[in-house]
Amino acid sequence: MTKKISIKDIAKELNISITTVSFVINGKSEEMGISLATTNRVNELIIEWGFNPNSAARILRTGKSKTIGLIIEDIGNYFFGNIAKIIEVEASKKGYNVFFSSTDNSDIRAKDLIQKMKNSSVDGMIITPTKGLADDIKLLEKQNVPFVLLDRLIPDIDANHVILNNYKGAFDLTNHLIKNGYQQIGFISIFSDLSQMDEREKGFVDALAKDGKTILDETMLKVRFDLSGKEIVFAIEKYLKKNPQLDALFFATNYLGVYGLEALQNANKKIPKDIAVVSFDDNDLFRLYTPSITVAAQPIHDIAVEAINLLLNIIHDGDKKNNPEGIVLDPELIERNSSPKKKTMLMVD
Amino acid sequence: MTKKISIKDIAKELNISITTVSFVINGKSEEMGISLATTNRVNELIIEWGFNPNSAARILRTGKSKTIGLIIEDIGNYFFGNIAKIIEVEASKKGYNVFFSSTDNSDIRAKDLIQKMKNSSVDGMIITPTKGLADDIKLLEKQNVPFVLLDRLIPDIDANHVILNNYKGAFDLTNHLIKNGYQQIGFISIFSDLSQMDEREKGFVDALAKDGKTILDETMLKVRFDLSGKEIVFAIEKYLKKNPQLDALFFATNYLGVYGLEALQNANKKIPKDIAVVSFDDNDLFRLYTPSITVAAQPIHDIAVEAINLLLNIIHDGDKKNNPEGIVLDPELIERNSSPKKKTMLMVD
DNA sequence: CTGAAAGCGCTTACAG
DNA sequence: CTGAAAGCGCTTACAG
Repeated sequence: MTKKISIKDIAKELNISITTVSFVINGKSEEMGISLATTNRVNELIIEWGFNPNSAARILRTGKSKTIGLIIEDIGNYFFGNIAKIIEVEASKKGYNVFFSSTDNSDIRAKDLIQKMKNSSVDGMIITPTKGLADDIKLLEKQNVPFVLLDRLIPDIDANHVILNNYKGAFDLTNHLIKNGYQQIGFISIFSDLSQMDEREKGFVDALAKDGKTILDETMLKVRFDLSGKEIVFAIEKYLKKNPQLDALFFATNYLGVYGLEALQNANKKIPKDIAVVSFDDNDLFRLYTPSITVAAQPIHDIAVEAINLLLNIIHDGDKKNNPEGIVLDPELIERNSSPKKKTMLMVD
Repeated sequence: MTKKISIKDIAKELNISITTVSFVINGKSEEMGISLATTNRVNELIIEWGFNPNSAARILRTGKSKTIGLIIEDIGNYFFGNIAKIIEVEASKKGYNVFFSSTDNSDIRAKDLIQKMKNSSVDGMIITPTKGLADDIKLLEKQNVPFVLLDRLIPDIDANHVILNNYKGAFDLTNHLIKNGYQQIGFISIFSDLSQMDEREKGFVDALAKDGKTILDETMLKVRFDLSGKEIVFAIEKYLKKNPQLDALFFATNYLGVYGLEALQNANKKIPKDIAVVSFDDNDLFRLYTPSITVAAQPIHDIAVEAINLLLNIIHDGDKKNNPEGIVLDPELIERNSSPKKKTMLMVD
């Protein structure tokens, strides 16, 4: 990069002090009583020279970067990609930049990213925490760094957060299946200690319990998080073979649902004739698949907007930090063709 | 944020100079002949205190940020989300952070982002240019800012770039349809001056021409970029009604294909019985749809890796800037069930 | 109405 | 083997 222009150059050219230039740049001319003539001359030269203040210097001096850090699980994933997008748009409306990074659910990467964000003097962070992040989150609180937890919680830590009512989503989805006459519902989830997966399982179990049903261990499949797509498909196929009695399937996440459809195709099971299907999270595939898939859709837009607004509030109002606020949003049950009222049996409605 | 630790604090605590501390931090102890004893004492205290150098100060001093800027069209989109993800991973392997931002194909936003990135002292940028970005790109060249253009070119500008061979992708896809006996192929694209859309159209037209075919204006649908999903679906439905003679459809982008499937469902056209379908870009829906959709898939991983490696080369080797390199990657034709050999007519193969 | 100067936290010649 | 000091480009009390 060729020699950059600094406010010193502007000041010299115009024969004024850098103080004056700085005031004009920061829109404080009036407040500081800089003459209109001077203000205009400075502004004109800035445009002519294409000057832009060096942000490293600004950050070093003020400690504020007008940047927020967004630490999510995976920027390549539909849910998080859209969250990131909306947060970016909302933040930029308020004059903030966003610094993204993906953890891939690795504690090490998450810790590293939090550290990097702190060093980069972000004004605050939105974080989807990984499991072992409790200490780092506590440190953030101790250090008075504004932050909000997104999508999931850390057990025993009371922090600002925006999450989905995962319990309700799973409960509603399960209840919908029961009401439509399904009796043998398989639950397919990932092996994880993430709070939201627990909640989904609880919602599922409670909805069954409400009708005096319990789930058998065999009909509960949990796949390891780190399996490849092919391995997941294979695991589900095996599970289907072992449980021919199932008349409905509950997929606890978006991508499990996608792999599940592949497994069902391979197993030559027709939806909903042979087996009904519901899934957490919506996507294009579920909407356009034949048959379309019943889902509990996350209000992505609201989640993102609530998170960025909450963070900005915390940044601007120090008090908020001491009095954490939890925002819990309800998913939307979208009934589609993969789980119609069961016709093959008598029903008491 | 409570008072931060600086190298001054470390130096004071250990009764040494900040120079020494700085050398240790930057791994120059040996080179600078700092005693092992001192080095160890510094390193221990750094860990004990959890010290991390302030990056704003570092950037201000060195002009290097170890950060690269990634300016893409839309982080929420499948293609770009995955590109971003891979670039992030590759960059972090080399010790670089990535600063993302989406342009939404707006010139104004793109210009603004380039400016912001420059102010943030990124060491280089990867950019998917919008249409009116020629001047800004030229300025980047003049200012010696390392950058590479991704996914599309700017007419008349010779710059480092990594793009897809859009021509070949469209040609192959069209040729595949012709070889399988389709005669009346509709082309559905967006109204755009983006170079890659031109290339796709050329590939399509040339593949037809090779067989002495030409495309009629009526069978070429271009939708406006800023239409909503519903409007696009509606436009395609109208087009289908107006062109009942079509026996195949070529969708020039991923999302047009997705909306196209919705339109075909609404129009009650069965694939491939009533009409065959091929699309540019792959995704989950195309892979799992019934029938699965034939596509020209972009080698997302390779595109991302080539782009970041090229940029890093340019950053480390100033010469590269003066001798722009263009990397053109071939898409992969994935033949699936939406475009089988046409059975209803005699064919000379 | 405007300016001189300190200082944010680093890195790096220069000196010994 | 180590230190004192300049300087990166800003912002902001302080002074007039």
